Amino acid sequence: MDNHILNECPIQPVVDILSGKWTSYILWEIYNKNNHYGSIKKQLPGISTRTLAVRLKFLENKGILSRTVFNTNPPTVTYDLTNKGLTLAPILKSMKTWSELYQ
Amino acid sequence: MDNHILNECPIQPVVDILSGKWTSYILWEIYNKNNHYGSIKKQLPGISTRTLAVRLKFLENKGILSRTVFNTNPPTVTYDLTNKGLTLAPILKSMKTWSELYQ
DNA sequence: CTCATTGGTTTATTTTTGGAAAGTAAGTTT
DNA sequence: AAACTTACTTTCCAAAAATAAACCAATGAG
Repeated sequence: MDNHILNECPIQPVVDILSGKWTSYILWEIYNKNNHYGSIKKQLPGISTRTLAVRLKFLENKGILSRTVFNTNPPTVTYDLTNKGLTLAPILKSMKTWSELYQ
Repeated sequence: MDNHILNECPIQPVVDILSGKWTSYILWEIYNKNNHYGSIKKQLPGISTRTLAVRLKFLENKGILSRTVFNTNPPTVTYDLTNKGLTLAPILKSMKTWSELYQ
């Protein structure tokens, strides 16, 4: 997913993060406070458990998401935007605005 | 590239357009007035002729780019953002800003 | 001690996407 | 008429990404 040849391209870091069929959708859900593993999956019909888990871990490794386990019965997990992840908000907002106007 | 199940997701239209390994980079180049087929290819080392042609046609079909042939010697082709394509500017700009700050 | 529930992992397979290489086409220039 | 340049197209193949299905683990409830 990382294109080493394009390191000079000024949008490479964000393209790297947002690539992947489901990544933007996952971030959109979490940005909208839908942050439990199960409820994200429910809101994204068609995504497989594996893909969701892989993408969430990818975003966690990139410092975009934080993962919190709650000792409920059964234990639940939430994913939240980190401070770094929150800075993606303008991009997500502009994506929503565009989609509303030009779809 | 179109996910029919997610038609309700408010960012689906733009995710559809920007998906693909090279699409955002191509748009970035054209947004920055680098709009000849050959010069886009030069600025994106690693992209194949096939991929560039496929992506350009995709964006043309989506109404994002316009294609113009010039009767020079040899004939050259430019790609320009349409009015619709120009409205992607806020997204591209926010992507650049983020990348500069958080890479 | 079995069951239900959440949140995964693992393995194997398919789909999607991109790449390499060769060929095509149009319009000069020689 | 052959060569040169730009801008592709075509075919075939490889890699990457996603899917399906089965399984695993933690935690309590019954």
